[in-house]
Amino acid sequence: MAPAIPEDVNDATLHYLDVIFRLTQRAEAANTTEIAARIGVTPSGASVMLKRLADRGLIALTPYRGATLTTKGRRIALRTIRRHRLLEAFLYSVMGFTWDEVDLHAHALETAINEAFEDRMDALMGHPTRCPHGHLIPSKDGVMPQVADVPLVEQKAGARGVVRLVDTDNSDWLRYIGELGLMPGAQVVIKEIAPYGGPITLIKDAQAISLGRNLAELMAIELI
Amino acid sequence: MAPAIPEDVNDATLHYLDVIFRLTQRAEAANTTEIAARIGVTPSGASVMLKRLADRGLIALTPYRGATLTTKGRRIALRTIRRHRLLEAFLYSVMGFTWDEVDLHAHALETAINEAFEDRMDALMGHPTRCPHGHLIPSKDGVMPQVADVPLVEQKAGARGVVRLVDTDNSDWLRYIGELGLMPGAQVVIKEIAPYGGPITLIKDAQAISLGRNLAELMAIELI
DNA sequence: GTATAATCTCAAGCGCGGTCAAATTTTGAT
DNA sequence: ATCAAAATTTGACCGCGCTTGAGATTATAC
Repeated sequence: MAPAIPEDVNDATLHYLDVIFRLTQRAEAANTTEIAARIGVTPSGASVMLKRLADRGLIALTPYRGATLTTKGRRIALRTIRRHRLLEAFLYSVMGFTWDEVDLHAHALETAINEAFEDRMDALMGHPTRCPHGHLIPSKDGVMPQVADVPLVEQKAGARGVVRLVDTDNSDWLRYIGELGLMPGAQVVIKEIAPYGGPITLIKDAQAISLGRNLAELMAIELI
Repeated sequence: MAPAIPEDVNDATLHYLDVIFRLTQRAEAANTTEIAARIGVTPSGASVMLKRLADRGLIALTPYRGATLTTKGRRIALRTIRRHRLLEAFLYSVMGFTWDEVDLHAHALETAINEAFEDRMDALMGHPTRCPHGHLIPSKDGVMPQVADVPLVEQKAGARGVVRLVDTDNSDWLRYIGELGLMPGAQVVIKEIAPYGGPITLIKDAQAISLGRNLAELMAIELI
């Protein structure tokens, strides 16, 4: 069984680890200014906090270079992410919130719930593997499910697939994408991908949908 | 519409106001030591905090005499109590927790949810007026529903009624009372009330149930 | 009415997570 | 290679909610 999050890990720590996890998904290391911006504090404040996290062995910190999660920190971050995404799924499917609302509520709740609550949500929903946006929900022992998602913008015209992921928490974008009917589960065919950062045209239910590059880059599909 | 809880009221403040509200339900004023015990801090710490609450106009504080809620403090306390009890009802009826578990979870969540979450729970359950233990849920503008509950131990043998309230958060007691089938909604007839603090004997489903005075004193019924 | 016990407040200090301003290191343009 | 700009860290400080220990106040016993 997965070790529980130690009780002595407080809200702020979880928040920092969560942000660092997300930032290190694409980049090498998470830089101080970016972390500070996401948390909503000054870079100086973040710098001090990062040092504390490093002292506690939760992150590896190279001064002036950025931070990476240690195994310990990663385990805790994954648990927080699991809770966040389970909460999003719960808020959406059980409580009826819309997919552009769930991130905010989940963020407020993720440090307030305990393991029993987490397990109860998980069981109530039949152990879901994705949140409403399509993000993967790690298992209790920190393993991500295997999937066949591919970035929408890297496909070729004529490709056919199912929307699986819309990788943003921006409410406005989510609402717009929802209005277009491009939520996870939607079947689409790629009609055209304009060059030089141009829009992507999709066919859904015999309707053509034109999507700007910035939004299209958020999406991943599963080819069929 | 009821004014929302000002955002600048933090967790600790809500906790103190909640405790003071409960303590002033039966007694005149809430004394420092009792408050400190319920919060889980030293009396000195509570004393300092009470002074701060008084400075903020949330409680009326007479040194060495105790604290009472002001109108402002009462409004905030009632909102917290509403959230706590709505959460208990939600955790019980929607999430399937047992009635001895809900208090703990509700306490952890009550300062994490916002008004939208509160409203959503309320709507999902069809605007309940009681938590699983039978405590009344105040309306958004701080009004308690009117009910006809009477204390069980003040009735006479032969009285017939429905259990409406079990006034405790003690898990062990709640589990025991649940095993006896005396949860709110149970129909009972009072067979005998032994004098001098003796047990109360109830008839439920043609079965006699003997209940110690201390537990019986927690219960209220509605006569039929 | 006074001694003593119980209760409460005050003063000093602490850990946490912040702020701002100044010093330092890294980066990138020329 | 130099130098200005950007990023980062450091140092001094703050507010909050707590602790401990001491002193002040109130209640109780006799």
